[in-house]
Amino acid sequence: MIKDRFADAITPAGSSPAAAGAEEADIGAINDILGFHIRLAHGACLRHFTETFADLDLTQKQVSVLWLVDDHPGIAQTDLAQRLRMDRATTMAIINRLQAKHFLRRDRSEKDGRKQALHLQPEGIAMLARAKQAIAEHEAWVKSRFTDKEVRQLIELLSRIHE
Amino acid sequence: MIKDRFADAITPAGSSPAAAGAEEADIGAINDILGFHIRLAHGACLRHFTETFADLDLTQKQVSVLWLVDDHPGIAQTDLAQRLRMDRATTMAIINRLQAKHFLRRDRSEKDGRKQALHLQPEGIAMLARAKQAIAEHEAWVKSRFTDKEVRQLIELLSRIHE
DNA sequence: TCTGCTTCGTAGGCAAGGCATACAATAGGA
DNA sequence: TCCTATTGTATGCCTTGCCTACGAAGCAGA
Repeated sequence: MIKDRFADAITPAGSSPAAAGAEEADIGAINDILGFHIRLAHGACLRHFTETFADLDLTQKQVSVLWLVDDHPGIAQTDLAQRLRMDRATTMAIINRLQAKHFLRRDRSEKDGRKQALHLQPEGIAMLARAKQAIAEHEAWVKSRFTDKEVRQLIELLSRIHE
Repeated sequence: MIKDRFADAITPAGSSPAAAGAEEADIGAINDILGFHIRLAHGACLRHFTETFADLDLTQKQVSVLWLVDDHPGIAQTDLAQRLRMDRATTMAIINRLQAKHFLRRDRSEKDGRKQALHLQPEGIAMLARAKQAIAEHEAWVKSRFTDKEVRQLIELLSRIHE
């Protein structure tokens, strides 16, 4: 399990045959860790997303929330949190920011006094429209390295993790 | 430890008009967004990782750094940052935390006075050994839903994104 | 009806990351 | 030697994630 600790940067650790001469991206056995690749891929996506949305000044989470509120007018914060796998407190913070920008509003639910019904404001609708264009651009960047079949495959595999 | 995030599997009726037909995981067209699935999968991994490493009090990044320093004794912070796709400043913060725990030390590089050569301390070596066991556990959890072939496939696909 | 439990939103706090800027020391090339 | 690039460092800001606690509202049973 524990590798030779005197190994140099060039050492092939026995995990990757290509590591012998290829010094550049040799990160050893960590390359076999699936979670590691998920993190790196996520990081790469996040960076590109942030760049793409720099003008709009929106984060991934914020866009996701706008999108879902648009898809489900009157949705409650708890429901939103469940769909996006977020904490209630975290959801609060995001909704607060979006509300501060007048992208959406909270209405007390008529059916359940505990809930807040969320609705997009005109400014939110306009922003979402712009955001969807940016998302298309971002998605094109991600998908450019895959065939359609591979995209479907990748989504299917990833779904098994988060479902 | 008890989390209320996934408390109920059944969506409360009447929460949204769209919830009527396609109940549970209906998040609309957002389901076709590859980036969305990457984020969710990453989030699920991160949560499980954090749980698994609660006893060790280590984060993903910290483990990655320990691992890489072990694989490449004397590595510089910049090199580390490049391999993990991190900012120099971010790397600093992580190294600082690991140094505060006496897991590693900074030595001025002999070849290049600007660089810091990083080496694990005995405590770091011991911790890494424990961490690798926890990682094996965590990886088993992630991989449990895939065949070996699918794992290789998934890693290959994800690699195209972050390379 | 009253009572106790649950759910939902809210508030405050804390840690970790990510990123930007600025600065000092060192290397290396012109 | 001088100029520039690299490296580490220090600061600060923002977002996310999670925890605890609390009040308001719904709900179910005594």
